Amino acid sequence: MELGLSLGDTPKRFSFLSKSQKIPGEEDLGFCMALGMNGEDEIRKKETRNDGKRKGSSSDLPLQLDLLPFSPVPRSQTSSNLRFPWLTQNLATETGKGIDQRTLGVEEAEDGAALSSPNSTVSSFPMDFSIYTRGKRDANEGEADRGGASSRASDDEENGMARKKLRLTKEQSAFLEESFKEHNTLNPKQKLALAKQLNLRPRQVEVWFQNRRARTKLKQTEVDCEYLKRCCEKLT
DNA sequence: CGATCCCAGTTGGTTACGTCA
DNA sequence: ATTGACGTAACCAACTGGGAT
Repeated sequence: MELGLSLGDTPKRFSFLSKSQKIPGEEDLGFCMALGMNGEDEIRKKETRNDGKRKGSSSDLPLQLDLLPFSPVPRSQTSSNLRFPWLTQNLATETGKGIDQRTLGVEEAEDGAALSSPNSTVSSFPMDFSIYTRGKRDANEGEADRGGASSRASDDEENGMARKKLRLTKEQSAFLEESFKEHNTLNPKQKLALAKQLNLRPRQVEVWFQNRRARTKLKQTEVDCEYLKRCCEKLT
């Protein structure tokens, strides 16, 4: 079914929308439509995934984005226990083993032992993330805390190195996620504080928030699309 | 008018999984 | 039945370009 929605020109555009982030109990039809792909293909892929070792992995947990059909809701109302629901979840998934390490979003926050209490805030987070700094690239970034858009230029290019792929740790991702739920944009001060606390460059924090907002928006689009689809089905 | 921020779109590295010899 | 190479899909950090402030 065609809805005539302009949701993207290429499948690549939606390539980072995780099927594992689907709404529980919902089908992926909206996603398939958005991709302009054969629904059967997507379902087959999903079944393949579910049959594999990834089954039961943290990546299969639903991403909680507080999405509602057609109504972007301001995140102003945040009580401590509503803000960090995943922190109180007692997820039995074993860290690392059998888990697709690629997915490091909110759903990876099951390693609750590494997190402070649900009431924890940015300023009170006790972890020392310096131990998580990885890679040759990071080793060269003692001056990493230069802030603002001046850090936009590739550090690697400045160092004459090829771009090195880094992956944030579960703890870093969970902490960023926690911060995102409080405020999905950052002022320079918050950015610097977060970067310092997580032992990341401000640019990394900035990029993470940008990508996270993009994922949220895409997820909302998916929900909207599904809602439209159901409306069309009712009309027909 | 330059600096900064954000967004949309893209790139490239990494990982899990299926297939096949 | 097992194993290792290979291809593919998914994920995501990081980048680019452009518009807005």
